[in-house]
Amino acid sequence: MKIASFNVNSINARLPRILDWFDKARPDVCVLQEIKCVDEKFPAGEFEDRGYNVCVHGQKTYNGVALLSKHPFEEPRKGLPLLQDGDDADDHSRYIEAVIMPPGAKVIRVVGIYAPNGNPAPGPKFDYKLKWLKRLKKRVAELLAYEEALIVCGDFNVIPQAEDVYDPKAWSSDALFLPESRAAFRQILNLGLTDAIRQIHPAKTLYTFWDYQAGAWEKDNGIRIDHLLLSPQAADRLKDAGVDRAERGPGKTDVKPSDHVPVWAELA
DNA sequence: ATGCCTGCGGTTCGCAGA
Repeated sequence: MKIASFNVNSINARLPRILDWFDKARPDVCVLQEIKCVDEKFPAGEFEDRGYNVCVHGQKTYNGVALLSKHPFEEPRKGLPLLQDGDDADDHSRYIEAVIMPPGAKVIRVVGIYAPNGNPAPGPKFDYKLKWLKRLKKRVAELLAYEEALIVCGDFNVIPQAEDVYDPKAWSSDALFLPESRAAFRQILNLGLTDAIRQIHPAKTLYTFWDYQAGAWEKDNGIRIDHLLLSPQAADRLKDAGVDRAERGPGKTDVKPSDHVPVWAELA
């Protein structure tokens, strides 16, 4: 079973390219981030025509996530729970979850996330990012208690290690690479998750994002911020994982690429 | 040091992204 994650930076601005990629990559399940549209504007029919069941947690202009699955799914959930009752409501669409039920094959729960960027740091946006990651940690801990196959994937907006950024010094004060962000990410990993990309490619430079500005793609000034994290039961099934780097380059049409590329994991 | 580029909403620019 192939599970992918792709921050598309607007589903509707990028649809022909995204569909081209789906026709090549043919993931069983894919979570999308930054769809930048409300549910009614999501081009569900294009994916249904390709055999996907569609679950959308949209938002006007910003954010928005979706989950596409060739197999039936159960227990869909939209939105990340608050830490405690009485906390301010979170109106950003950044979390989606479902249990994938492939007929005659093993079940897996898929969580798709779009973590807040957090810049500028320090500031309220950075506080929101750290609190959001804390909420994610709590949700993941709850799900891990089931001791079942689980994959938490998406745009974490965290550069885990210096080897995941072309110039660590240049990013040292950025919300994506600050020690607090990396610690929050590490705390989620330390619940017992395996980074699928790093498990398969331990020492490789593998970026998933290149800024549109300053020729970042041409200079390979990239960062690795899109991740696929596996519970022990899922990690035992891991066969392969990768980054579809070519999607950052020119496509068949003149539609511009996203600034992120798809990441994927193949499980038995 | 700052902006570079891109998408969106909605109007000819501001916000957000990372």
